[in-house]
Amino acid sequence: MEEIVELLRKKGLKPSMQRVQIYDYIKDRVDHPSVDMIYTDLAASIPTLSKTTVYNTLKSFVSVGLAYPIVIEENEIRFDPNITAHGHFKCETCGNIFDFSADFSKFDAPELEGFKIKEQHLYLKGVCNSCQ
Amino acid sequence: MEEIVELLRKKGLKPSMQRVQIYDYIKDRVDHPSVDMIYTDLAASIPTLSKTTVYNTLKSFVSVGLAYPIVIEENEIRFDPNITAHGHFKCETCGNIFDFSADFSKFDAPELEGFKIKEQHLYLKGVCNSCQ
DNA sequence: TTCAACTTTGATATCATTACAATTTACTGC
DNA sequence: GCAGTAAATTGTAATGATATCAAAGTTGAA
Repeated sequence: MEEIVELLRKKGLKPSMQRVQIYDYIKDRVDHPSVDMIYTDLAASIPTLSKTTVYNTLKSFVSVGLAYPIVIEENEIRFDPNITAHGHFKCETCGNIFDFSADFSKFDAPELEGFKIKEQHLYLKGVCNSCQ
Repeated sequence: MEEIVELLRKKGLKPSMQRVQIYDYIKDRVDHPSVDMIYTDLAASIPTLSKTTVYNTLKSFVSVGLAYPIVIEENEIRFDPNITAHGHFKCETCGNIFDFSADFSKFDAPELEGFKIKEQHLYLKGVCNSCQ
């Protein structure tokens, strides 16, 4: 817990109780939780928690590089504590989102000569191994 | 126009006036229009056009493979008449979406062994050439 | 011409996200 | 310790894209 406080401070974020709890919640998740999942799960231990706080907090995490927003389905943003470049696979059957390694350096498209790239997203959809 | 009627028929869609007009509108666009853009532009020539029709039509185009939905910003789906695999670059400054070629075969991640891949999406964000 | 199936329409509902103002919390210098 | 100030949290209400649904319109085959 103390580590998280330090990490937030280092990133320039005041380590409020809510922020520490939210980061602790997402940090070792591999299922890329949505705002709603985070809110619902944490509201049990933080009764006064507001959904707006979850939105604000995630937004600040993203802006300082503590989380990565991923948009796969049209109607929901999910968050990923893994900042390194990688791809996502969404299973249409079970709904789970899987990470996989991806080397983005292979995408030096000639059409993008001179473009400044800030974010790279790669995602696939289909059916996962155990759902077939 | 007659070609579009034939194309829709071949895909199993009844070639209604609205569908023909909407396909004609999107087919040589390179700016990946949203439902709202399509609706606004076509409402001038089809006064009775309903936004629901645009939604329905695009959905059926996607299901028969006449268009591809792309989700880059959280709050809007854009449509692409280009069905072949390629990547998208969204400029944060001017908002334009650029196509670029991409070879998805280079992404044989070992973590996805046995997964069935149906859709592949690659998108980048940043600043385009002319906005720097 | 008639009928059934399909399509279009528009009013309404839904749901994630944002805006905003009020309250609460936490750090600074005294 | 103790205000004072800036930042964070909260809840309610607004926004806006998309979905729902039933009624009205259209089409094509018998």
